[in-house]
Amino acid sequence: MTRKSADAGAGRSTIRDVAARAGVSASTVSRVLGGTYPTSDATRTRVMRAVHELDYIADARAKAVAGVGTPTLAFVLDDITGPSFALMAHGVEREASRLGHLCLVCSTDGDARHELDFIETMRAHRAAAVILVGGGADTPEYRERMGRVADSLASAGSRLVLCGRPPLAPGAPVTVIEYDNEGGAYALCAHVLTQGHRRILFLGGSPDHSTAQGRERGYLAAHRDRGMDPDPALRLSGDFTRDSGYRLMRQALSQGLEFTAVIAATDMVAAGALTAAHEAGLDVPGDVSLVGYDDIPFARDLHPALTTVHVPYEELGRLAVRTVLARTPGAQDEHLLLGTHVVVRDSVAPPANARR
Amino acid sequence: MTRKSADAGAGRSTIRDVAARAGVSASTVSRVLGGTYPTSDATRTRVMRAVHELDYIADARAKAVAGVGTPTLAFVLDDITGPSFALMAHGVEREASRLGHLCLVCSTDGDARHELDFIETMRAHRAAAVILVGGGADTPEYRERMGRVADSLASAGSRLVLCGRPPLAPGAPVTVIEYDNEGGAYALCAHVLTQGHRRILFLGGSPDHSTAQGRERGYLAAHRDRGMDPDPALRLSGDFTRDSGYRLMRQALSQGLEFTAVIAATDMVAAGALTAAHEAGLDVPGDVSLVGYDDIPFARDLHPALTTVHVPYEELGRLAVRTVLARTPGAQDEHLLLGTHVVVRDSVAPPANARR
DNA sequence: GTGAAAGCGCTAACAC
DNA sequence: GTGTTAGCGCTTTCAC
Repeated sequence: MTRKSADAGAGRSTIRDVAARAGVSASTVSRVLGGTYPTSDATRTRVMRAVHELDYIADARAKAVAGVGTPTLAFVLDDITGPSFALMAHGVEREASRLGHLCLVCSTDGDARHELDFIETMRAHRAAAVILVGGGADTPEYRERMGRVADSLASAGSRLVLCGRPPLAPGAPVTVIEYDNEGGAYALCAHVLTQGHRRILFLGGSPDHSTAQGRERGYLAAHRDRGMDPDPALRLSGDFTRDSGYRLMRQALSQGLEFTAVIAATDMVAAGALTAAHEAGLDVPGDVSLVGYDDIPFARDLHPALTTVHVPYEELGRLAVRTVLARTPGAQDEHLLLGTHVVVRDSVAPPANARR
Repeated sequence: MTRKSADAGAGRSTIRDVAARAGVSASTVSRVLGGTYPTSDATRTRVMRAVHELDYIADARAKAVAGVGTPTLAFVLDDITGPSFALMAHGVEREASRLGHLCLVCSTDGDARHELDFIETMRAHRAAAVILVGGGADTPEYRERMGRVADSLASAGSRLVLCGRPPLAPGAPVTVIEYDNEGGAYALCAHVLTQGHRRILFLGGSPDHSTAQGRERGYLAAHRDRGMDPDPALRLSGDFTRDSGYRLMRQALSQGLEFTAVIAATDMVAAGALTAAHEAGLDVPGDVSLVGYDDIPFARDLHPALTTVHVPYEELGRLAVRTVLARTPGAQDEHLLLGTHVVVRDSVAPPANARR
């Protein structure tokens, strides 16, 4: 019973083990398993029996090297824990799976270095595409580095996809699936202004984060198009977490900042801000109006239900995958821009002075 | 200039292309890239120049076949969109990355067939471990199938990990990292009972879902240990979404079910239930008390802030990875059980009649 | 139909 | 130090 190769149950067996046990050659095993070549019923039966007895399954990595691997797709995000990231990730994963691709993930916690390393690893794995999910830093150096990464990926037959992030320099080999970040913020802010508010606090994210910037631009533009110039003291920055919203709102309140409405950069931020307002004894929207951004499922359950802007996050993820996988190598660079819309609920009212 | 192999920028280049360009053999390239063997400065320089010019990076799949690949870890979950799933996923991903492993994901949307297929694919990829994240079906057939999968994985040198899911049959080769699901529900229900409530509505999940079952068992046990037998009409089942909570609560209210408190199987369910209660003009906790389960970040921002049970989800994910990767092949089967605790906030008060 | 042999891209043991 | 050769596990010509 002393054999070189493994018996059932003892370690991974190879195609040669199966061949030996079935009394055929490795090529024959490959053929019956592949199912693309004709094989006699008798051998097929014997081979399959050996396969089952050994619980054999072909090594996917070896198949990949031989040129018949399962295609793989990678996606990178800041932190899967954020509801909007999770929605996009879900869209990506579902669509990739539907199209027969495996999904590799990496969360970076905002560390650009880590992000770059991962992309390089994905290039080594010959991933069909690398999808950057959600906004990111938007400094010139960052864009430039990403441009190089995109080239590098492209020349290896892969492709960089920006999902929910603005394009790089024109001509860079990237596929971008964005939503109208600024437009949504513009409409949202316009809605608040229309109610009569004039001093609107903006609870933003990190100053060099593309999403934060886009939303702030919308806030600014909505004011300027109405001939207003919002007080810079009214723009606070933090990050996109619930805790940031809570902290910023408390700070604004304790500093005695004057405002009648607040625009939070995300629904999570709005949630924290709302709690801070409640704790300060403020009624929303009676004493202060509040809006968010993202329309996460929870937004309806805040009290008052949050007015916010809806972003088709899951669709964004799906589209990113579908677009890049449908791409014909030499094709034009894709750039899709999905629309957003504000969903009005109960967290905005005219300012108190206007009601008196 | 007509050469068989690719020049810079044209498709993926191999180690042989680099070797040719540097005027050395492939092994030498391998050696300077590996950095484990001594090489002369001159050749190293030339090789590295060729590597950069070609933007070469070694094929990770080929390395894997040759036995020096990056280890990979797979995780499977129902739907990354659920906050508790996302937390566990984050823990898994962070720890895997810290330990130098790549992460493959798959979401199943509760489809057992899809789950099984994916696990098989992971076996083919020689994943170091396959982590099932979050609860799942808990029928005898399912357990049996999973037992077979666990054996199959084990004999291939991989390992099945259950993270936030109860063990299979004793002796099955699985690593399980659970939390005290039932204990948490018991404590939570005890807390509500202690306030004087006697008719407590339970908004559960799918009847054969392990998590739903555990929580319901806790609810039941807390009653029985006090000599009570809760009215079966008070136990509703749905799923773990916000919408389910909303729907179930509306239904309970419109049916005229009598209860003074509600235990929602998850915080998401509680959020939906809370909104339904508000819409029905009920004050929480004045008219009805409400508690959740999971302690997701949002729980604090509901109004009233939600009393719930805290589960160390992220730690659960981290531990699952750490435990399985630290495992010595012949070792005892691990089974960790993490504690939970109820966090009291503002959503529970004594029943109205007790206050009168 | 089936086996032998070559090849995928890489690493490592063995020469010189 | 560096080239040659064999080998990882698989697929796919090319013969017979």
